[in-house]
Amino acid sequence: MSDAVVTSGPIVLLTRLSRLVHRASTPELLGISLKDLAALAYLRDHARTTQRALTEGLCIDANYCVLLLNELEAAGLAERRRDPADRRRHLVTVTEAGRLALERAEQAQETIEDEILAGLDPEERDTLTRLLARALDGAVRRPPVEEERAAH
Amino acid sequence: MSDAVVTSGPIVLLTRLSRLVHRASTPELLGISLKDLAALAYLRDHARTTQRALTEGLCIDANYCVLLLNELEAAGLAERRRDPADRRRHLVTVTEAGRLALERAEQAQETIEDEILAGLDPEERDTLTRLLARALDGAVRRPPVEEERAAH
DNA sequence: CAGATGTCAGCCGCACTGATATGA
DNA sequence: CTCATATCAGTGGGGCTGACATCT
Repeated sequence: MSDAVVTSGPIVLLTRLSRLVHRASTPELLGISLKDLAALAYLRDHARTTQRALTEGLCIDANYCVLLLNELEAAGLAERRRDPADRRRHLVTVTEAGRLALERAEQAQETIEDEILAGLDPEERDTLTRLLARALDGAVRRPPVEEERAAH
Repeated sequence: MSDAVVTSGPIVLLTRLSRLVHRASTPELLGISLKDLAALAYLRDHARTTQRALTEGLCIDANYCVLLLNELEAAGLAERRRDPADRRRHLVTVTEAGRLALERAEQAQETIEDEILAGLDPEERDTLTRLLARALDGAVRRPPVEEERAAH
């Protein structure tokens, strides 16, 4: 299991690997951008999401979420509809075209995944994925902290 | 070990976590920027590096590396010196001020790490770190691929 | 001459802040 | 009135491409 000397902490390593991922995930290979892929995948797995939920689920800025959806909607990959129960909200769904684009993108992404995770065997990749998922789960439940005793 | 349903692949999860990391790693907390921290840490662990090696080690763009070092040098945290053996090269080293800033930053980073990895126990964090290191090791040795049979 | 290394200018996409509109 | 949700304009830094200088 070990081998490969660890000289840096997880944060530094994570950002490095993230750069490689972004560099490799070109729209030319995926058909769509990586952020679009992530958004569509989330929408597919969480039917009738609000934009607020999307914001938290994707760990993106709330304002940026608007721009992202503008783009997806303009491309015909997703749709916003007013929530009749609370007219402030939008319920977001993937279109059929979005589902199709997502399928293609995810298939292309497997190639990139193989490239990026070439150093890990299938079991290790699975472990990595689970650890990332649990870290995210733990980090998202815990708000940003900000100023300890600022509010009120 | 399991729990927390995995709905997405490692790439998507990695980019999400990376966003949280960047959002949390403010210069206000670290004293320096996250990229400066990463660069200084690399320089400390690899004495007399060339900029080319820095570029690959940090997984950053070669041109951006120049700007990064301009900034570090202007701040007095690192130094470039011509390699007498090959006058094209620069040998890069951390200054004492750089070492000090790095120490403080790494200490502050531990707090952020606890925040981001709150969902993982110490052993799991260690596993995550090792897996990231091995993935990086495997990915860096394998050049970007580009166009399979393009060249010549 | 070709090849390697480093520098700089220009550009673009991501993500943040702040101000505003609408509805509960 | 307040709070929540969503929108948009403006801004800034990260990271890319391309042209160029210097040295082997």
